[in-house]
Formats: sequence, C-alpha cells, structure tokens
Amino acid sequence: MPTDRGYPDRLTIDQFMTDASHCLFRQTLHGHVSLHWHEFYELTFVLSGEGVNTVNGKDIPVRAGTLFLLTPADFHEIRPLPGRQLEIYNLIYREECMDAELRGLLLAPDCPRLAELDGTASPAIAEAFALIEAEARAAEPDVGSRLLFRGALDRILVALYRNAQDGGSSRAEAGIPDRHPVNIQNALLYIQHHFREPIALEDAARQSGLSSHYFSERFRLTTGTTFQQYLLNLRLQYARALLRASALPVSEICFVSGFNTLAHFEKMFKRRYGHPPNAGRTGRSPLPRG
DNA sequence: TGTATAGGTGATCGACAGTC
DNA sequence: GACTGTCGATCACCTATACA
Repeated sequence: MPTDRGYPDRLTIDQFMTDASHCLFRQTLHGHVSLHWHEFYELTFVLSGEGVNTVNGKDIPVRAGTLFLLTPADFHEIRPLPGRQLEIYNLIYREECMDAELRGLLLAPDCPRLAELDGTASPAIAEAFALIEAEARAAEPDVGSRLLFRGALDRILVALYRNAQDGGSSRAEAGIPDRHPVNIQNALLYIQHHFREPIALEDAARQSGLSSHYFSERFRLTTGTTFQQYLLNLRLQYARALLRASALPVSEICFVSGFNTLAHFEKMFKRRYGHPPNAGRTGRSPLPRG
C-alpha cells in the first residue's frame, strides 16, 4: 500500500498480479491512502461511508453507491471524512480483461468514469463484486471462473457507463472535437492511456491501421494539431497536475509524465506556461490527514 | 541534489508526386 | 478519393555543462 511521504507511489503489476489477470480486495479505510498511481486498472465501489477521492488533483466526494474507474494514466489519493470510514470493494485488473467495446466507451477522453448508483442499481453491483470475491476464494480456478469474472466485470462496467456523470471534463476541454473517424479515435485512445510511456508516431499509426505518413496527415486534419504537439500537451497537463497535487521533485515528475530528460521537460514547460515547473507550485505538502 | 541553458542530432512534419 | 513513398525543413530530444 502507498506510503505517506508526499511522493506518489507507483504500484506495479508485478507487485499485485504476477500471474493473475485481476485481484479483488474488500477493505475498510480508516485513514488517508496517499497519492499513488498504478500500471493496472482500478475499479472501486463504495459500500458504506463517506470520503473524498482526489483524482489528478481534483477532489471528488464519494459515498455509498459511488463507483469509479481509474486508468494507468490517473494518479489519486482517497480519504474518509473526519471521524468516518470507507468500506470499499477494490478490483484491480489488466487492460486485456476489458471487453473491446466497453474499453472504447469507457476510456474515451470525455467519459467521466464515475457513477453514483441508486438504491436499485447498487445492490446488483455489490452482488457482482461479491461473485468475483467468491470465485477468487475458489481452491481451483478453472475456465468457468474466468468466464464468470469477465461476465461480472462487464456487468459492473456497463453500469458505470450507463450511470456515468460528467465530472467537469469534456471533449472541448480536452481539445477534442465531437466525432473522429474510428481509426483516429483508436489512436487517440491509445495515446491517452500510454502517453507516459515512450510513444512514436508509428505506434499510434499502428493503432489506426494507417501508414505513419498518412496517419500523421489524417491526425493533423482531424484533431487540428500534430501528433507530437498532442502528445506533448498531454504530458505537460499531467505534469502540471502532479506538480500541484504532490511534493514529488520536478525531476521525478518529469520522468513519470513521459519526458526522458529534465532539460527538455523544463524547456517545454516554460514555453507553455511561461514559468519553470517549480515556480508554479503551491508548495503543497502531503495532504492533511482525514 | 535540483534546476537551468546551449548546441548538436535524429525523428517527425508536411508538401508533393505517384499508385490503385 | 484513399492511400503510400520521397525528401527537405523543422523541432523534439539528448548530452554536456554550469550554477545555487
């Protein structure tokens, strides 16, 4: 579990799912879970209690019935309200566990990936989590276990998509028009969720099934920006949010945001925001205990 | 140790021509 | 019209270095 030293922890697949495709925890949070991010997807359902989930520097209240999905591109921390506790289901899984269609819907840039389930939908989702929990306890997992997990996961994700609320983000905010050709959307999706890794134009082009030359042209015409510029924007936005939300050194933020050298990160940051990375900091120390 | 700057190199962009 | 390949120009990125 994340330590509380003001530096975000990176939770790796090797730490939690060496051989498995997923892992489920039912836990009660009595205090603050410090800033962290993961290499896997995290689906959380609040069974009881009230608290605050801070995702990419933005506070989001959570309570019984709240369901949210975090991707490897998100960093977050969660804490119960003072004097309260949070009882949650926490399901972590690999990207390939998601149905392709659901992945396309839920990982779209404008999808809030947060839902408040009412008294009707909530028990059904708790039941789906309980099913995954029961299967995880089975002594000998078999093909049936895998299929039941996929079925339960699909059910939860569909509920999330149907009940998703706009947390304030929008395509316009993200600089993305309403409609893109499917091949460009695939590439955008790929970029959105892999921008912290080294991505070449060719990688994104492969996602769209186009040659790199033609993809470059279509991408620019469709999004109004070049591939490089789009990638740079994502990395800078992520770095700025992390600068505001954590006490992580600039050099660390540079690397986790997808930049390979500090020199380049600082140059690009200064060009975009008009000041060096440290100058815009609020001096935020680790979050107050909840 | 963390941050900032300068200069060189290679990857990418974008215009254009050509093919199917 | 959709797509690919070529090639010169541009810019992102890296290395080296300096400073607080």
